Amino acid sequence: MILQSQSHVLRPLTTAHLAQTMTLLELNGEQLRQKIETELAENPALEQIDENRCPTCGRASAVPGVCPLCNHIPVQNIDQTIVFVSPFTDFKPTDQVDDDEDYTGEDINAIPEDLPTFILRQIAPELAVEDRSIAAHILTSLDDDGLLRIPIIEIARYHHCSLARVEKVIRLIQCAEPIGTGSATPQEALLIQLDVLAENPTPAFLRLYPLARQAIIDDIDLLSRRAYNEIGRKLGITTPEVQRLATFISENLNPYPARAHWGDIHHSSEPRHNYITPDIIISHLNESPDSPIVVEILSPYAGALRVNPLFREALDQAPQEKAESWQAHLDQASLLVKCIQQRNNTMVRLMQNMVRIQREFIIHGDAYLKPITRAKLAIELDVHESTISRAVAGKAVQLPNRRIILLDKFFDRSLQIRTALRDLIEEEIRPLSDTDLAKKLISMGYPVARRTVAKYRAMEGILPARFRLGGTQANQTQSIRPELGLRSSTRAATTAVTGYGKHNLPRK
DNA sequence: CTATGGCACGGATT
DNA sequence: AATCCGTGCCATAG
Repeated sequence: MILQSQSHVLRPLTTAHLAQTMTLLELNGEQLRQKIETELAENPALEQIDENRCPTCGRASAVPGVCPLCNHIPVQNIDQTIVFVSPFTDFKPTDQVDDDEDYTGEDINAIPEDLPTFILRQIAPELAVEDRSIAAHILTSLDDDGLLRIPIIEIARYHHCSLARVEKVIRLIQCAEPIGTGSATPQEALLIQLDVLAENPTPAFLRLYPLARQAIIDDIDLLSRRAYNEIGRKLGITTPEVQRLATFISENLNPYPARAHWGDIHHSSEPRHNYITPDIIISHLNESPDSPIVVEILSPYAGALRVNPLFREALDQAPQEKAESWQAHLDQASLLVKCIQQRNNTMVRLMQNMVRIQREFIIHGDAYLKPITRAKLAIELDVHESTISRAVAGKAVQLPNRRIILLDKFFDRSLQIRTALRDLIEEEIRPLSDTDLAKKLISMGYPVARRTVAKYRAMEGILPARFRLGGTQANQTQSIRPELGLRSSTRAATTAVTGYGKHNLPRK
């Protein structure tokens, strides 16, 4: 980011300064944007300079030397990593608000209430004005999972309109991010998502598509119980193929659209929304896996921020009675600029280290996450640990594989073991008991107690051994067990509909 | 008797 | 100081 250096007018460090720095660090992109917006509106001393979009590189690929403008970006190249704060952002300026009063960029922490607005904004262009109230009605009737549990006909009756019209609106909503919202059942949501994926098919996908579709329509309950053998029989494919199918489904589809993540979920700390905008984007240069990693820290406002030089000059000729308040404005503005600068600096340093430490994780996935604590990182960065906490809190990162995760996840102590556990169970021939699993994990170098394995299993949404149907030779077991599976669902109600919607363990 | 989930305690983390 | 997390012990289901 390009910030005018105003240090010569800056007052010495004050508690106000420290307080503001910390507060800013805590804010995520959306919140910071609001903050800056109000600040800009209220403080005449603060000025936003418009920067043109980089003509050649757009933004993320703004690597030094590629285009002249990008030379301004503070870029640090730490071996294979490039970290920078992007002056170009995808945040839309708010002037294109085409909608009712209610959008001013809400606090992103206001969780489910945020979803309706989010979707409304997406569909607004295609939505007929007279259908708005219907859309609003639907969106506010969604449950926590993003499903529409009330009968459509009720909505139609309420608005005195045809069912078809309501359905049309619903279809619009379903196609908006997060896809599938507004479906009546998880099953329907899955189908919608599948069909949306079908618009952009890969060869592998085409192969799976008909099977996945049929499996979801006919055997949703079997899927949820992971009764792979039975599904295999009905679909006429082998059990391993069903496994692959199930993996595909759980990685790409989400039965509860409003709940978090695509891809692997299984994470008690993130049953949150996924429609948050990332604050940081990590990608490979040119999308090619061999290139250096580019870490882009998004600035939530276009261009750069600085203290208005005209305002500064004007201060000299300020009328007596105004002088004081003008000076206050000036101070406030330069303080803000300075603090934002500091925030960016911290974020850059943080991400540099993060990427250095977790490179394997970023590239290769969950299994490679190194357990690291905020405290350790704080020592390396030579900052107070609370600084790390603040910087990490509530921010989201987009990984090269397009998945959006919370920055918190980088500090997950057990993720590595959990994925090891998942793999173990994935490959098991016959269901292994928790004790067996614990032994295996220990021999692999993960010291865990049996009790802990059980907890991890639960977190991953994996059924207890006796309800798992192992590989092929478990067939006999399976034929005796179908109802057991059912009964288990009452007891182990923790298992989500498709087994991968995640649940918080009852914790106290 | 064995496998698992619940509760609760203590140490680590934030 | 407040929370989170791994574990041990115990009750219960199979």
